[in-house]
This record gives sequence, C-alpha cells and structure tokens, in this order.
Amino acid sequence: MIRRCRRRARPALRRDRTTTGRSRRRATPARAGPRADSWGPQEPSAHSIGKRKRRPIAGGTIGRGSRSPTGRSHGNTAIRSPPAALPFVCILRPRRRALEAIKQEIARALATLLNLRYGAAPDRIAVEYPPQPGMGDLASPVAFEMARRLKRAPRQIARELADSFPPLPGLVRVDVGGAGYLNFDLDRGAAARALAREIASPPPAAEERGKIIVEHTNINPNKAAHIGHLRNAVLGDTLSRCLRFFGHAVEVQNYIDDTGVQVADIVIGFREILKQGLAEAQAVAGKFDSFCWDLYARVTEMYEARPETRDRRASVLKHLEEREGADSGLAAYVARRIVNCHLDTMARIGVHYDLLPWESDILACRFWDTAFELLKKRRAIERVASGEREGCWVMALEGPRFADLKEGEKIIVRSNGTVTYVGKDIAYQLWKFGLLDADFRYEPFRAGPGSRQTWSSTKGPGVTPHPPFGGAARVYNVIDVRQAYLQAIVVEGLKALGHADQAARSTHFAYEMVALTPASAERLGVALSGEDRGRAYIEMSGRRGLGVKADDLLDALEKQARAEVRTRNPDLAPEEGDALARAISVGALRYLMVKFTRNKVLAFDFDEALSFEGETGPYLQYAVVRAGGIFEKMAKAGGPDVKIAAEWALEAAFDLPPGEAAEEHWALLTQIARVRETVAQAVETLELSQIAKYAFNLAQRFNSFYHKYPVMQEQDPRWKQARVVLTHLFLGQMRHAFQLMGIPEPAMM
RNA sequence: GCGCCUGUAGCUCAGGGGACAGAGCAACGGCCUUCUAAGCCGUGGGUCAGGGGUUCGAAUCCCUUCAGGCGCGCCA
Repeated sequence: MIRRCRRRARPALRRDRTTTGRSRRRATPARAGPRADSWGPQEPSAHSIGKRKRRPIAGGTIGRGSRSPTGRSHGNTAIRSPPAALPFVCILRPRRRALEAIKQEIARALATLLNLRYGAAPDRIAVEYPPQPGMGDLASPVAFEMARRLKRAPRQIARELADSFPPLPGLVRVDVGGAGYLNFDLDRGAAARALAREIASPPPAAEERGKIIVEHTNINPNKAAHIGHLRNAVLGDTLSRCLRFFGHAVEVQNYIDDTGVQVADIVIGFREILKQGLAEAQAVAGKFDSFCWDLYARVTEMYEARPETRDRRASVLKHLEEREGADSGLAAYVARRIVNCHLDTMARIGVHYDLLPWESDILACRFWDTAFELLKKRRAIERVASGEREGCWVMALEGPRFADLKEGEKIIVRSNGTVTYVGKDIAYQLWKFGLLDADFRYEPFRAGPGSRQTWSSTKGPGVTPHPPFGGAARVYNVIDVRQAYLQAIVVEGLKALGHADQAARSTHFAYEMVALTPASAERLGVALSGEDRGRAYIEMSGRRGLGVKADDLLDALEKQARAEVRTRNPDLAPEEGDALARAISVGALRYLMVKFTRNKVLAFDFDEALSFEGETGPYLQYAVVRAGGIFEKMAKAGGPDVKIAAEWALEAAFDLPPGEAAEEHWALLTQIARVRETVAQAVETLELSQIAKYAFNLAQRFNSFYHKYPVMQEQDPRWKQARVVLTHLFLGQMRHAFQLMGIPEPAMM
C-alpha cells in the first residue's frame, strides 16, 4: 500500500525560472552562536491540556467566499450542512487591539449614522487601512455602497457623513477623499501609545477549547525524505504552531505506513538485488534512508527489466500484514530505522511530532474491523449482490464532485475481503475524533527537538500512563492536493455515519507538490529531452530516485551559510560558525517552504533556494539580528537597554516626532501591530504564506526605517525614545513570527 | 469526457470588488572613517492570457475561448 505518497514520473509544463548570481565580502568582529531561547513553541504541549473535556468547536466552511480551504468544491454542502462560516472564525479572532477597537467604534458610529439619516445601512461596514499616506489613518468606502442604494453620488454622501460624524475619543478629523472615501485621522500620539502598550503586554491567556489534531509528514518509510516532504512538514508544523499561538491544544500525528508496497519493495530489493537479509541490513553503515533511496530506484529498474520479480510483492505484503516470517522482520527493521532517519531530518528544522500511529498497529488493534461494523450497522456501505463488483462493499456517493465515479459508488472493501486505503483512512479519521470504539497502546518513541517526547503506537503491552491521544474536536490533514478526491470521500464517510459535525471539522489542508526546474533536474544528473527542457518543472519520483533529498538540501544550505559566515567573520571559532550556519540554513529553508501560496506548484531551483538575499529567511534574520545589535550596543554604551525599552513601551512613555518622520514612525508601528490579525487570517484561509509575506514586509519597513532614523545617534531624547520603543516592539513581534514559522534567530550574522 | 487548480513586469511570485497594480530576482545608477553592505536609496520594465457581461468602480465576481497542470482504480 502506498500511503499518501504519490509515485509516477510525468513531467509537467510550467514556466522557466531564472538564475541568480551573488557576491559579497565584509568582516565583522566575532561573537557567539545562536540564541537558544528563541526556538520552538513555548505554549503548553497538547498533553497538558488535552485531558479536558471535549467541547465541540463550531466549524464549517472556512476560507474566502464559497471556496473551501481544501480547494475542493462543496457542490452540495450548502444544502446538507448549515453555512457555518462564522463560529470558527470567531474562535480564532484575536482579542481587540487598540486600532481594532477604534475601527469597530467607527463602524458602529457609521451604522448608527446611516440608519438615522438614510434609514438603511450595509450589513458589514468596512473600515480599512488606506493604501497611501495622506488618505487618513483609517478609511471607509461605505459611501460607495450607499450610493447604489440611494442612487446618489458617493462623494456627496461621504460629505454628508463626514459633516455629521459624531466626535469619538481618539478621532481628530473626518474628511472625504478620492471619489467618495471617508478618511479618518486619529490622535496618533494617543493611538501609538495605546498600541505600544498592547503590543508590549503579554498575549491574552489561552482559552479552554477542544483539542486539534494536525496530521502531517506521512512519508513512506522506505526512502529518504525529499523536498516535497519538507513542504508538507513545514506547512504542517507552521499550522500547528499557529494554532498553539491562539491557545489551542494541538496534537501532531505523523502516520507511518509500514505495511505498504513501498516497504515491501525495499524488502524485495534486499532479497532479489542484494541477496541479503536482516543481518546485512543491520550492518549497513551511515545513512540508511539514503541507502534505501538508491535501492528503491534499483528495484523499480528491476521490475521493468524482469517483470516477473514484481510477483513477489503479493506474498511479501501478506507476510507484512500477518507479521510473520523473515520478510516481516526485515520490513519492520527497515521501516523503524527509516522513520528514525526522517525524524532526524525533521528535527534539524525544528519539527516535532506528538504521536506516530503505525499502520500495522491500526491493523493489530482492529480499527478497521470496528469501523466496518459501524459502517455496516449504519448502512453507510452496502454489499454488491451481483455483477462485476459482486462481493464488494461500496459507499454510495452523490453530487458533482463524485460524478465520475463508476456506478456512483466507491469500493471500500474488495471482493476478496481486504479493505482499501480509503476504508482504512475512514477508520483512522473516526479514531481521531474519538468516534471509534478502539484505541492503540502507546509507548515513548524518542525525544524530539526541545526534548519534547514523541510517542508511538505499539504492538507491545504499552506504557501507562500516557498522554491522551485522539479524541479531537477538529482535525487538519496536511496532504498534497492530488489526494483531494480521496479526502473528500473520507469526509463523506463521516457524514454517512451521521457525524456531520465532525465532517465539517475535518479539513484537508491541501497544497501543491514540489517539483524540479529542468535546470535543477539536470544538476542532479538527469538526462532531459528537448521537450522536458522546455517545461517549467519536472515532477520528482521517489521510485526513480529522482529528487532532491531533504538532508542534501539542508547540507548544501549549511555549507553555503558557513561560507558566507566565514567571509564575514574569519576569526570566528568553527563550532560557533557551524551553529550560525545551521540557524541560517534552517531559516532559509523554512521561509522558502512557506513563502509561496499553497496552491501553486513549487518549482525548486537550486540557485533560488541557496540565495540568502532579498525575500529569504536570512533577510528576515538579518533584520532581527541587527535590531538586537542596536540594543547590545546601547547596553554597552550605558544607554537604554531592553528592559528600559520594555518599560517605556508599557508605560507609553514616548512621543511621535513631528513632520514627515511622523508618517514613517506611525506606519511602522501600525504594521508592527498586525501580527495577530495576520496570523488569524492565515489560519482561517490556511494561507500561511501571509505570515511570511507580513514578516518580510515588516522587516523591509524596519530596515528602511532605521537606516533613515538611527536609534543610538539620535540626540533629542524624545525622538530617541520613540525609536527605542519601536525597535523593541519590532523585535518582539518579529520573534513571534519567527517562532510561528520555526525560523531560528542567529546570535549574529 | 467530468471535476479541481493555474495564467499578473524578462524570471519567480504577492494582491482575490475600492484610491495611481506591488515585491524579490535579473538589468542599470548611487551609498560602507556614521547602530553589521546577508543592507539602504534610485531608474527602467505591465494589453493583469483573449473576448463578452455585472457594477459608481473589475487583475479581483459571472459567462466564454485559449494555454498549461492535477485528479477521476477491487493502487496507496
């Protein structure tokens, strides 16, 4: 069984990518390694919170308009389930911040005014941030909407609204701009101090809510992880961190398909190609996942050259499922050792898992048998009495989404009595929601990054007590978009069993695959046809051994980073340089993996990936390191240190400078203030790239700001104070963003 | 065939009813005795795939055409 990993090597067309060049020199005095305190989520682990009684989270379609976050159509959900967009949005909404509060008050005042004056008001009154300075601090296009209803000129309506707008605290002026915008000017000094206080205050305490399970990574344990798996893991890990940021209890699961064909293929490779068994496998030195990567490609070649060898699969698979014989022992060894390799790889980039559910344990714990009984009892599946599919158990599926299904039904149990992939996944999904009358036994597997424990299901007696696993109120499955169809069937299965609520709270977090640019493929030694060379990307293929291994990419990034560090700090101790290089390479990799919208194929280009300039992780790290450097330098000079800056921010002890500078100070501050808002929106739409874009834009604005307005050198204590506060707030919010994206903060660069 | 996704600057991508369409890279020109040049500032570069429509207003919504990708199995 191939679980969640697709095979096939069909090249696909896309546009070219350009290459990038570089050069740099420069040396600075040596300092320390990366800071340890800025790494990983500080929020409580799922285990400490997960015990609480389950409370349903209202759910439903989230995302923009009618588009579901999975990108799949819900042709008939509008009829079957209530349009429950609001509740989930509400649980994520951050507590009102100062600017948000003012926006709300303006909207409320507008609604009252409109009703009073015109006897009507739109349901939702937009109050937004104007795109340019000189258009007010806040703006509303409500007059345009009213123009339609009243059949009058928008500018005229805006004028009337502006003239009769009631006084509000913090608001100093209302005016008309453009073709009919209402522009609001705030008392910036007051608003800035309120904002600063809020940003500097500790985040609101986590509210008690149901547990959320995030399933991601799910790499078949028969080869090394490649860059496609990195995209999955980084997205899944970032999502988990964001959910924790809002106080949710999150349980991360990494499903291990240890009984599938892919593992069987490696067993056959050992037997048929290497003529080896368990003892020799155990004796393989070095990176076992990399060893199997090559072996897997050889097995594929063997199947092509000697098709009869493929026949061994059936018997090996049978042995794996029954856990009998030498093949089974070899497979178990292979899978476990490779899973450890995968965890090593993911630990490098700070990805942690709470639980590894093994498919063999799902079989051993009879999850499917239990689910099968449920499905039969609820008549969610029916046995086919005659015809081509006689003896199969099928699930009826309707709607345009399933229009192409043969007979309008999906086979869940084959005529030979074995269960399909979808069937097993329905059982697994039921378990995640606590709807299955079955459970695993558990044991500790190993410690993850930050010494957090990773647990595993087990065939042994298990260990008690163990953290409570499963029983979630909401589930996200991070699986690439090519499995959207199957994920939709799993959700239909929940509905068919009468679990409409859980179906609405099952989210397929779909994202596009990672492919190679033709240039990258050729760099890996792949011979391309002229046609292939014209394509924008070449799909990777684990079976053919075509792809960039995750560890290889990380190694290349580290090497590159080490070289950059060395040219800048020739006197740095090697181990310190290595630590910096690691932090920088992880930052580069993780930023690269979240910066793109999830529904775009990521065409991997070596030069682009290895670039540390422009919109990259190191750019963000550099901005943060330099901001931190300002405080280090000020502390040494006896100037205000971090502690004093924090006090100033909290006590709102600063003023904005006058004139043109005010605009830039204000713009930076309001942008700093939008972390929570941005993250909330990113989670609602599952568009995590928004966080990356936000952090990049903020870093850009800060870089530009402190270049123009030096902090230390400022002579006027009032303006210096404002800059110190802004720098402090910038650092604090960027560190939040780093933590969410898993980007480490190097001690120096 | 049916379903889903994509098409925006030379390249890679943001923006998904609202003010003159943005960024990075690439190109060109400036800035290192002044908090780190992995940086900053500036210049050039666009028929938002084409065509209809809705709207005070469309890159954005609807229809349609074109181009490309993915999916549709008693595989996983």
